[in-house]
Amino acid sequence: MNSPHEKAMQAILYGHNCAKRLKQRLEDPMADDSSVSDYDLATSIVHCFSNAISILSDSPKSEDDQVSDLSSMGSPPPLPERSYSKKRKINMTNSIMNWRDDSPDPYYDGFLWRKYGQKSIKNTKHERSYYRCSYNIDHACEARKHEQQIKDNPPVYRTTYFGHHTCKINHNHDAVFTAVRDQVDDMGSSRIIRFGKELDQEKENHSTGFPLPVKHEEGIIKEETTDQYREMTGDDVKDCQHVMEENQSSLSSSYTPPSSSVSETDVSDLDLLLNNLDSWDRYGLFDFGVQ
DNA sequence: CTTATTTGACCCGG
DNA sequence: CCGGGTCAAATAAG
Repeated sequence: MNSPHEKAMQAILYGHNCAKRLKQRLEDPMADDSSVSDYDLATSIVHCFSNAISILSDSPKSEDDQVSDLSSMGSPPPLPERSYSKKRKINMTNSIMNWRDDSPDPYYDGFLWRKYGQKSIKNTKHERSYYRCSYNIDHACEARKHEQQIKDNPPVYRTTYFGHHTCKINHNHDAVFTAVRDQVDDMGSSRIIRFGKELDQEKENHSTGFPLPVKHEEGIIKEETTDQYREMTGDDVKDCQHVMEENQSSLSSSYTPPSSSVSETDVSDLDLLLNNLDSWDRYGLFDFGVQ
């Protein structure tokens, strides 16, 4: 069986492969004739990383300590009107913050979320939005996230994740993974993973029926600055490339990525990468608060 | 119609 | 009591 680290590594490798394949496709659309759409690939990338993050952030815990201790509450008081009894237990006290992400724009993380609240937070000018996994009911998935704009000259949105996904929304991801693995298994490796956001395509290729991102709106995106930001991203310009560096040294323990030699075939991407890293650094990105 | 979001009330820990 | 998180009725969207 696989250790959590191995699983996470696998997920990352898949994501890496997907990313490479997508990149290749963008460079040479003709080369790849598979039936997997760009959208599927992008979705898989995000999904892989989400899985990996989820696995890694949970693995330090000895067991799968879900927050569900609904049973431990003894006898619920008889409330005729509203029974608030149960869900209340599931909050910060029990659920750990898995990880946090600051990004210039709330992005599609591959999961389908349902908004259940919005609150203004003291000493902040923007409201915080509360989301839970849309499969909360179907699969008793208790993943939740909070999202809030924490800065707005360059808009920065902080998304904080709680719990982890127990739902199986893999749908056809498996198919995608397999296809990807078959094709990209031994491409030269690069350390740079780049993927854009706004993986829209709601209209065109929706072939596989992936869950679509929640529409957030009103609350947050109303800011003028944000608005114009949106405008820019409006059509084909896939703005805001989210860039991250696959940092091998950060994966602290025993395993090491197989390939350490890097093919820097994409110098053009490096420019972009450096630019973005610069600004992302300022935001203190990818602050994994795992402990 | 069904399903998702909005929004004020409510809960609860500090 | 306050602040943050959640519920659920009302509303909007599809």
